[in-house]
Amino acid sequence: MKNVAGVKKMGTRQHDAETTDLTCGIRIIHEDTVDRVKGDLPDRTVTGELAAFFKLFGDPTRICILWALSKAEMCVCDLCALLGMKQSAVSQQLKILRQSRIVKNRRDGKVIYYSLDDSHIEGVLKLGMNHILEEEL
Amino acid sequence: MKNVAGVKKMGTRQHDAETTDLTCGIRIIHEDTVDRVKGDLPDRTVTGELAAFFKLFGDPTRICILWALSKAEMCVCDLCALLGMKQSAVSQQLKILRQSRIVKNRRDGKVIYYSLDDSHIEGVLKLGMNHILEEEL
DNA sequence: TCAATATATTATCATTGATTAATATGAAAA
DNA sequence: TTTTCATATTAATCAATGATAATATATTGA
Repeated sequence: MKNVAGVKKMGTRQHDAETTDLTCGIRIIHEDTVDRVKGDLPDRTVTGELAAFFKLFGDPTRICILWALSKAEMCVCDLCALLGMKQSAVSQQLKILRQSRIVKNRRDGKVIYYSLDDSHIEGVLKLGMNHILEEEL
Repeated sequence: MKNVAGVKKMGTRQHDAETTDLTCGIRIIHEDTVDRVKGDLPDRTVTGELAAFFKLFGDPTRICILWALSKAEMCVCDLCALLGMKQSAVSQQLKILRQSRIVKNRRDGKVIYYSLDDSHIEGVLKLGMNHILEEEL
């Protein structure tokens, strides 16, 4: 005998609110908590954008690029030299960062200089660094 | 005629320091800048850990989980209901977060409750959210 | 105009990552 | 002790990602 949607179980159970969610077919133990948190949870679009934003920092190469640009404006080939990577690889990552509007560039003749284009980037890097350093303890 | 390593080009060029890096075989235009920034750049290990840390935030499901846990301690099936996802999917992500020590859990009978295990997590989420919101303008 | 050079782009390949279904574990209730 | 239930784990699948090589674009100088 299954406990179908909407049917509450009787008994000495300490958790009162208990239902089955049709979405994922699983028992909800704390319906009140779920409802409350669901109200606080940002829109799907927003959480997606948040994830996309952090994904930018989720690659060692991009971390190095962003860190470097937080220290100085640099051109592509200098970044290649700094990172010891192929030019196309660096350009790829710069493209991603550019499209996400967290770096910008300017042209001076043949050379294209990159720099940070967002005030939050350094803060994010530093916050992450704090985490890493405290983790070492 | 190629400009081999160590041979500097003469002329009216405004950039003085110019060499070729053996690592990636590319011309370095601003050697001084590269050297200076290289000194500031964290260790490979650290940048890798930083990227790994941010990668945790680089998935919408994990963002939602972390956001939810910043609002309340929750059990797995409640998270499933909240996110409308399969239990194994949620457990998978919880495992990742657990192994990275940014969430912790406690057992109460059959139910396992999860909560944040790092003081920085909320700060990171909020910083990211600020970025998203300002971007909307 | 032609050659050199800095950067961008494209196609490809190997790797990683997220979700699902199926199964296992472990605790409590019957 | 047997069943139920919450969660964990495993394996399979499919999509996304990052590096490379090759090629294209664009700017400068001869």
